[in-house]
Amino acid sequence: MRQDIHNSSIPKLCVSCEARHRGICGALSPEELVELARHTKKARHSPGRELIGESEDITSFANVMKGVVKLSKMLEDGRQQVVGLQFAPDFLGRPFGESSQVTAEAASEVDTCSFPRNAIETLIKQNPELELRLHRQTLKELDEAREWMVTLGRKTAAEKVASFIYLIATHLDPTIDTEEVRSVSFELPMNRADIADFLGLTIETVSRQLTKLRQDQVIEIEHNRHFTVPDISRLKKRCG
Amino acid sequence: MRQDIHNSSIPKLCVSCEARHRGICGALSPEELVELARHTKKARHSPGRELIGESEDITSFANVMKGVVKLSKMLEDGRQQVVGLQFAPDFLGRPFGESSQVTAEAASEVDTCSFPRNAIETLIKQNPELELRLHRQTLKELDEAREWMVTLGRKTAAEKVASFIYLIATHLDPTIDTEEVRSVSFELPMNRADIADFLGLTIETVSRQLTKLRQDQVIEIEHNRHFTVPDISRLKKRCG
DNA sequence: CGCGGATTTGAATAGTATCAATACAGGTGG
DNA sequence: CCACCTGTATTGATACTATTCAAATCCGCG
Repeated sequence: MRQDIHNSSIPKLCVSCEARHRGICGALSPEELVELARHTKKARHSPGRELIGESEDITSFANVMKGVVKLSKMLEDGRQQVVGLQFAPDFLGRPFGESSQVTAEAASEVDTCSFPRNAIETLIKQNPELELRLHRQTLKELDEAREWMVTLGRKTAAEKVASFIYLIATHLDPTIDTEEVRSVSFELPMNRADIADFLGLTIETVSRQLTKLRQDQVIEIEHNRHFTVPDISRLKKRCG
Repeated sequence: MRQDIHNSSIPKLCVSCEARHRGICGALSPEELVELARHTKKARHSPGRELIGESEDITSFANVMKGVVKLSKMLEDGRQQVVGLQFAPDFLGRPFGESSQVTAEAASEVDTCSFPRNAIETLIKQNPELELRLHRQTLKELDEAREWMVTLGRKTAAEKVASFIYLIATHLDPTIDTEEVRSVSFELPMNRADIADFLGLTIETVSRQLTKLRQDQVIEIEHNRHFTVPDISRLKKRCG
C-alpha cells in the first residue's frame, strides 16, 4: 500500500486505491475525496455481468478497481466487436450525459467503485483539474482505439493474436521492460470468444494461432487461461 | 452566410466560419475571437500535404474549414491504416502537449485556420467552456473510432465499402434524412488507395465492390470521383 | 465417474489478396 | 486536333488466409 503524508484524512475506502494516484481521483483534495466517498459504493461483479447497456442512460460512473471490463458494440445480426478494454484504475462512464453507444461488461471478475452522476458533476464544476483528468482519460482511450484499428485493419491473424497477448501482458504488468529479455506470467482475463470479438476473428482461428505460438515456444499455456511469455521481445517481433 | 446580431464585432476572418457555430470557436466571446484571430493564419493545402507528422511535436492547432483531412498510422513494414477523417469544422491537433502518434494529411484540397499552441492554451485557462468543447470533440472522435472498429473487425468487404460511402455522404451533407427516400450526389474527397487504407482492404477489392454496387444500381459513378446515391436507405441496408 | 461447456483440431469452402493485364482520364507536345 | 504519356482505376486469373461446419478433446464440477 502506498503511504501519503495525510493518509489519516483520506477515506478508508480510498487509502489503497490506485485511482487516487493514476486515476481520476488524483485530481481531488482530501476534502473532496471525503465528500465523494460519502456517495460511493464498492461492488464485485462476475464475468458477463453487464455494467452499462448500449445507448442506455448512464446514471452512475465508476472506477475499475480490479479486473478487466470489455466495451463492445453489436451489429443487428448479432456480430460483435469489442472496442475497448478497461483496466484498473480506468474510469468507466461518459461525461455530458450523452448515451454511451457501447455495452460495458465484466470480462473477468471485476471490482468497481461507483458514484452517482450528479456527485461527479458537482465536483467537476468546482474543480477544473477533474475535468482535465477526464479529458486525458478520453484521449488515452482514443489513442488505444486508433492503435487497435491498425491491428484490426492491417494485421494478419497471427499478428493479431500476438498483439493481443502483448497488450494484455503490458497492461497487467506496466513495469515490463521490453528491451531486456524478460519472462512474464499472467491469467488471461477473458475467454476465447471475447478474444475473437476483440480481434475480429473466429474462436477457431484464435485457437489455431495460439497453438502455433505455443509450438514456436513464444508462449506457454496452462489450463487454458494461465499464460507465460518467456521472452517478451520475441513476442513483440510477432506483432507486425 | 449566417448572420449574428453583432457580426460587426467579430473578426472578418470568422464571420462566415462554421467553427464559430459547430466548432470549438463557439466557446469564445467576440473579444476572445478577436484576440485569437490576431494569431491565426488561413492556409490552403493540396491533397497529400502532411499537416501533422507521426509522433511529431505539435506546435500549432487548426480548424478544418474545407475539405477532408485523413489521420493515419503506419506499421514498420509500410502497411497503413487510416484511423480517422476530419471534416469541417473539426478541430485538428492535440491538447496537453502529448505527441499525436498519428499523421494528419490533406485527403482532398483542404483549407485550415491555424493558431499557435500557446494562444489556444492561454484561452483554455481563462475559459473553461473551451476545454469542454475540446473534450467533446475528443469524445466524438472516440465514438467514430469505435464505430469504425466494428466495420474493420466484423464487416465484409461489401459492407465496408457501403459503410464508407454512407459515412462520406452523411458527413458531407448532414441534412440527409435516411427515413425518406432521397438522392444524394457528391465528390469523393479521396482516392481509391486512401479508401482501401481506411477500410483495411486492397484497392482492387474496393474497386470490385464499387463495381458491384454500381451494377446493383445502389450507386452511380462518373469520372471516378463523382458519386450519386439515388436512394440512401438502400445503401444503408448494405452496411450490415 | 460422467456431464456440459469451453477449447482444440480437422477438412472443405468462401472471401480477399496478389500479381498481371487492360482501360480510362487528364495533361503535354507535336 | 490528335498521338502520346502518366497516373489512377478496373478487370482477370490464381493463391492464400481465414471461415465454416463437424468432430474430438480437455477441463471443471456435481
